[in-house]
Amino acid sequence: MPRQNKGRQKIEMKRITNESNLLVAFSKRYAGHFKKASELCTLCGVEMAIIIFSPTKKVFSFGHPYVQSVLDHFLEQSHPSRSRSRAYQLVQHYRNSNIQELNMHLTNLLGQLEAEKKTSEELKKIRNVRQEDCWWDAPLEILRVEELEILKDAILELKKNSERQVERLIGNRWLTLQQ
Amino acid sequence: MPRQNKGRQKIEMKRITNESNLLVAFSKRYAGHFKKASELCTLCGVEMAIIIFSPTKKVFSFGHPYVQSVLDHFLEQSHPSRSRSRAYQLVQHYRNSNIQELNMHLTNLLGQLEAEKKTSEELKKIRNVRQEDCWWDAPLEILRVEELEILKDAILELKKNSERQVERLIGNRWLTLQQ
DNA sequence: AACTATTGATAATG
DNA sequence: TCATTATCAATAGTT
Repeated sequence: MPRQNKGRQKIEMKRITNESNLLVAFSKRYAGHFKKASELCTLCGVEMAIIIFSPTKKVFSFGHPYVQSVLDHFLEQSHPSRSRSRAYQLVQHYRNSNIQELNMHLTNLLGQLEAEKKTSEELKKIRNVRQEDCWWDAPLEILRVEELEILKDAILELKKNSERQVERLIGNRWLTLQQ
Repeated sequence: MPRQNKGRQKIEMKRITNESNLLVAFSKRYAGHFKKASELCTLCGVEMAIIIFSPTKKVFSFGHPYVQSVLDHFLEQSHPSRSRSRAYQLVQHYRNSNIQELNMHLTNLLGQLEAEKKTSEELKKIRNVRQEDCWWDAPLEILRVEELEILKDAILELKKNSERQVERLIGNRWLTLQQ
C-alpha cells in the first residue's frame, strides 16, 4: 500500500506566515475548538462562553446556555464596591499591567517551547531522578519578595552552572510555584 | 509488549453521572481547551476570550490579548450601551481571571515539559547545595506588584538564558506557576 | 498524578 | 472550500 501523502505533520508554534494557510488553519481549529467546548458543556454541564475575532475580524461566539448569560454571570463576579476606591483601582490597574506584561512574555515563551523541545529530547535518556529529591518540584503556595529574590538568584546560578557544560547533555530545570 | 490497560475508550456524549469522574474529566478537558485556545491565538493571531464556570462554580478564563479587551470589543458591538458601564467591573474581575490565564500558560509549559522532568540529573548538585533552603514551602496568599516585578525580571532572565541555550544545545529552563 | 491504549484532531494533500 | 489520510495530540480508563 503506497503512502499517498505525508499526512499531518507537526508545526512550529508561531504565527503562520502564509495567509492562506493561516485562514485554513483558523477555520479548522476554531471549528474543533467549538466542538470541544460543546463537549465540555455536555459532559460536565458547565456554563461557558467563547468569543473569537477571526483573522478577518469576523466574530464567532459560543455560549452555554447563552453567551450573554455567561458574560452576565462573569461580570457579576466582580466587586463593584471596591471599584469606588480610586487608590484601589490604581493598584489593581498597575498590578494588572504587570500581569499582562508578564503574560505576554510567557506567551512568547510558549511559542519558543516547541523549538526547544527538540533540543531536550536527547536528554530523555537520563533517568532515575526521584521526584521527591527534586527541590524544584516542591509546590510553592505563595511568594514573598525576598523569596522571589532568592528564586532569581537560584535561576542565575542555574544558568551559570549550565554554561560550563555547553558540550554536555544537561537536564531541564524549572521551578514550580503555586499561587 | 503486554497490554497494560484498556487505554482511552469512547465515551457517550452526555453528562457524566459519576461526580468524581466528571471532575477529573473537566480538569483534563478544560486544560486541553485552554491550551488549544493558546495555540489558536499564537498560530492565527486572533483575539479571543473564554469564560468557564467549573462544576464547582469556580471561574476560569482565558484571553488574548486580554479578556477585558475582547469582552469590551464584543459587548460594544452587541450592546453598545452596556460596554461603558461595565468596563470598570471588568477591570476588577480581570485581575483574578488574568492570574488564572497566566497560570494556564504556565501550566501548559509545565505539561509539555513533564516528560523531560526526570532527566535533569545535573540539578542534583544544586539541590544538595540548596537542600536546607525551604523557603518555597512557606505559604503566601497573592503576588504583589513588587513581587511581580521581581518575578518578571526572573522570567526575562530565563527567556534570555534559554535563547542562548538553544544556540548551545543545552536544556530548557522555565519558571512555572501553578495554581 | 502518571501511564498508555485509543480516540480524536488536523496538516498536508487532492 | 470539501474530502482524504497519515500523523500528531488529547484523553478515558487504569494504576
